[in-house]
Amino acid sequence: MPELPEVETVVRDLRPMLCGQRIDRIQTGRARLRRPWQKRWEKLLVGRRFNAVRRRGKWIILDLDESGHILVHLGMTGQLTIASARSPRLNHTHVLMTLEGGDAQLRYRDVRRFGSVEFWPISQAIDDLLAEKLGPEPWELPSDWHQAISKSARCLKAILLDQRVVAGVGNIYADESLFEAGLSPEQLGVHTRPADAARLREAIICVLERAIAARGATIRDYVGGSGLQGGYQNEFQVYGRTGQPCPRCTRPIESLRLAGRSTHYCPACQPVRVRASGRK
DNA sequence: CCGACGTCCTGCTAGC
DNA sequence: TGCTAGCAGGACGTCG
Repeated sequence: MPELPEVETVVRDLRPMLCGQRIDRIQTGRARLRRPWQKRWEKLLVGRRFNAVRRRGKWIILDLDESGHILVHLGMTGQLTIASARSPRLNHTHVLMTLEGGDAQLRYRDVRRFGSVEFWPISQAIDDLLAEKLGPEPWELPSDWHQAISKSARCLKAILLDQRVVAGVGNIYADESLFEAGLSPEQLGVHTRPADAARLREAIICVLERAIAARGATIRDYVGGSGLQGGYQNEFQVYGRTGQPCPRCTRPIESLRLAGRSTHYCPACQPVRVRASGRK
């Protein structure tokens, strides 16, 4: 559920609170995260300082002084927050790092445990690792982005969910972007016209920027780095609006299952458009 | 090589 | 009113 706008909000919230801070103590729960926390990491991390907080796709990178990083993925229900050490520890809190002075803690909470917190000791390697599994950020999509789409036999919905094609888009923003572009989620990549691909690229950027401005969307669990909920769920055009009127044409929003995910769209505003050279 | 699909996990809710 | 089946989905492994 946390996608690029939510992760970006967490990063922006944490950056001023975390940079320069030292890790004084680490406590962990027993529950196993997607990538299990290693006990031996703790003595390597205590005493280190945070140098920078950044994002790549849906991944949060906490750069440490000297070398190494803490890599965080929020999965579906992950929360990475700075909280007072005196505030109650909520259930499903798996990692707590007490910061210099003992007043504040960096906390990782994750009900469904689809996410992870891991230590990556070698500098630089983290960027190579992420470059291996992630495509460009939406703003860096290449001018030949139509090439990437048109060589795929998959539908646009599945293509947008593929992190190697574009990093950071998930189920919500895939649906919202396709609506913004007026393209059917069922449209096959191979049939997509260059002009439609270009419009989709603009739509993704536009939707993500609006969502970041609203501090992301809170469906259930998502909160920013200071514990605040997002506001973009109030601006959804199609996601989760099955049966409700399309904001553009008032016809009911429909839903179906694509690429194993619930997909929301307006059949009238998002027709399948086929390239002139080939018939449906 | 590519794409489809199953798996992990818990909490909420629709339906009986 | 109480129970349970089904659903939510990001990343990754497996299979055809």
